[in-house]
Amino acid sequence: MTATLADVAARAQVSPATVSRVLNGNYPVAAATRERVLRAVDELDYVLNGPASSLAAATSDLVGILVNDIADPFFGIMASAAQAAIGEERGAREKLSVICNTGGSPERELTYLTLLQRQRAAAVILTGGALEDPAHAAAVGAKLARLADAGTRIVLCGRPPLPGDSVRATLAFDNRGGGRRLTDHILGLGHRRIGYVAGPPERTTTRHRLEGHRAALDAAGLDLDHLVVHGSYDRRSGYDAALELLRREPELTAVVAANDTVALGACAALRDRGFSVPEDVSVAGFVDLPFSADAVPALTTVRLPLSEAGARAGRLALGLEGVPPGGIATVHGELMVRASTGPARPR
Amino acid sequence: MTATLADVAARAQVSPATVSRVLNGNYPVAAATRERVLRAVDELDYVLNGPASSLAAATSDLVGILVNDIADPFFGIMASAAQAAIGEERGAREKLSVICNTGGSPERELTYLTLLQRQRAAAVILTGGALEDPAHAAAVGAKLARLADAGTRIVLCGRPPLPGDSVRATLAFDNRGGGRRLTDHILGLGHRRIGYVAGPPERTTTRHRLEGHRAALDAAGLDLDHLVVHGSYDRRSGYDAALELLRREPELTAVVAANDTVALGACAALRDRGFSVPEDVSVAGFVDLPFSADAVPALTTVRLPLSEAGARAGRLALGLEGVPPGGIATVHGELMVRASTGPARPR
DNA sequence: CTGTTAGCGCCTTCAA
DNA sequence: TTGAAGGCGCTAACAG
Repeated sequence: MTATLADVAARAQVSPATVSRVLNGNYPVAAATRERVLRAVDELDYVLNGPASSLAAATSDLVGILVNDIADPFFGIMASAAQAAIGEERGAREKLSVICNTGGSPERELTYLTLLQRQRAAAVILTGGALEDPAHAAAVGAKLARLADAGTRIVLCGRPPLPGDSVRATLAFDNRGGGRRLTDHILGLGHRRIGYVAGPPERTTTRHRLEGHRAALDAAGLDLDHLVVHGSYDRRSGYDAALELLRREPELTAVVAANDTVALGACAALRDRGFSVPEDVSVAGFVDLPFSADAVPALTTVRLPLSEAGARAGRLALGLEGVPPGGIATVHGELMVRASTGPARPR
Repeated sequence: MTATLADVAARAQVSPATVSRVLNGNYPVAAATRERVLRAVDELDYVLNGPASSLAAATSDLVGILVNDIADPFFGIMASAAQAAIGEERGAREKLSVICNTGGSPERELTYLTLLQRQRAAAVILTGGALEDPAHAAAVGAKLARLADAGTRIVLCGRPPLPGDSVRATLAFDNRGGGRRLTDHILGLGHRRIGYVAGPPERTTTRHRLEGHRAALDAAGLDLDHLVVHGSYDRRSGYDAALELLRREPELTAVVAANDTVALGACAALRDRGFSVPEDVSVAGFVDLPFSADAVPALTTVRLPLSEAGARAGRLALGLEGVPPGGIATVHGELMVRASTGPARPR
């Protein structure tokens, strides 16, 4: 059978309490005793019983990272960076950071939060855009409040701030500002018939990026609402949306997409229709995933520092980094002008 | 304070045991009683204490999914599918499936296994290629044996079989066969000066795909070992490797890469050097990630059914699906011939 | 169908 | 610096 702490104690000829102290390193223990205990641990191949430990201590070393779609590198990169930052923390009780993939489903998001609450998680990091459904937002808010009550640290990464004080820290992407600058760039190239491929209507990222786009158009005195198409954040949706935009506006000269994946889908559709990018139609994305710079043509986009944000979220979750003033830090994107956008050339 | 099961029992005027039975649904409980209990649960906003429950039951509902690099969609897609399959299982105790990102580090792999062992995980899924270092392999083997002893189900997905009987089921990708067919295709197009961009030398996937490549060359009576370059599984490494191959063999007419990401990096390097794909140099990848079909030119590659394999691994981990004969199932890849490969044209 | 009774393995005062 | 003892919250026999 699996060795228990008592077994170790017996072998080391000390009390269970002493073994516990050695393992947790929270209390002074004589060097000789510690040696003996560690040897016994080794000999018995002892592994701490997590549940028992968590039960007694009333906390666990689990850190949950919630993502909407782990198959999307946007989340993969953030999660990877967060997990690396958490795994790096040597000393103390080592944290087990785990990624929970909600698949964008509100129910699964709540389920995971409950499961993490059940595990008495030490921290929870919520990444990416939130759902705007009020009922769901309220449910999540209530869940987070309860988690916070129980001592779980809550960090938001790439998600807009939440009212209330259950969230320890928020790293919010400046989606609105990025969207604004991107469309300003397109306008600066002389484009006036600009299509926009938005994400799912109910997500905050979608709305904010679109708001930035609209702000730029407003400033230019344009109203292009009829050239906004919504879809999911995947390649297929970008492909279909581009076709739809061409249907609505055959004279289209530019397509701005809600993210890079969607933008590349749009490029594919344009190519299939015989248009070349950027000669006939300019295309721009958002996020700057690793392959976007390698696409042909290289994609103009707004670079979000996903790794940096993820790592910082990880450190915030561990309390290794000071909370930004007001608990909220805005993370800005950088406009990356590349080959996929060029001067407007009316057809 | 957080409500406990006893609180619920008191409020529902039943014994704690009854509450437990209602919650776990393992024993018959009168409908009326159940109603009362559920109402009390709701009113008190009660959430089961996971550690306590796991301690008493001597098992937890954690399922760990180990991946080498979650920022790589290869792993994201498998993990996502596995997690979806696990999350789908309604009824019984719901499982909390979590993704653990080792970052390719042997130590972190062992750390995660220990942490999962500590949590008394219900199952562990190991995805992707394994390290071939004998010491590490032995350590992992020992860990897995101990996990299996403690009742944890072990499933391998996209990883070669392991000796011993601690592994419940293995889904092994036919990397060798796929590599063989891919290079056969290249040879069939008349190529003879073929470079190969391999992955990290110590990983099984690297070795197997390379063995397939060599087998094809052998059959054609070629020895091209001097045109094999190793690197990591990322875009950058593909870029650098392509340049190195051109240096070693300026007359190169084809590049076969260990995966799609690397292949696209190689394409970028070739483009930057003024070569066009496939007119001057053909390029092929492996895996068939979603963006590979959209690349320009579309990438010839070997399609691995990542989603299917991941989902199956998830079901195997839950015991929802029968173990294949011998515990091992070979998952074959499908050659996808697209625009990035064409007839050899000597320069 | 339901209540009673022991622990599960560890942490943490309290004493020594 | 170390030991003894109680309890964390739940589950699982065993009765009834």
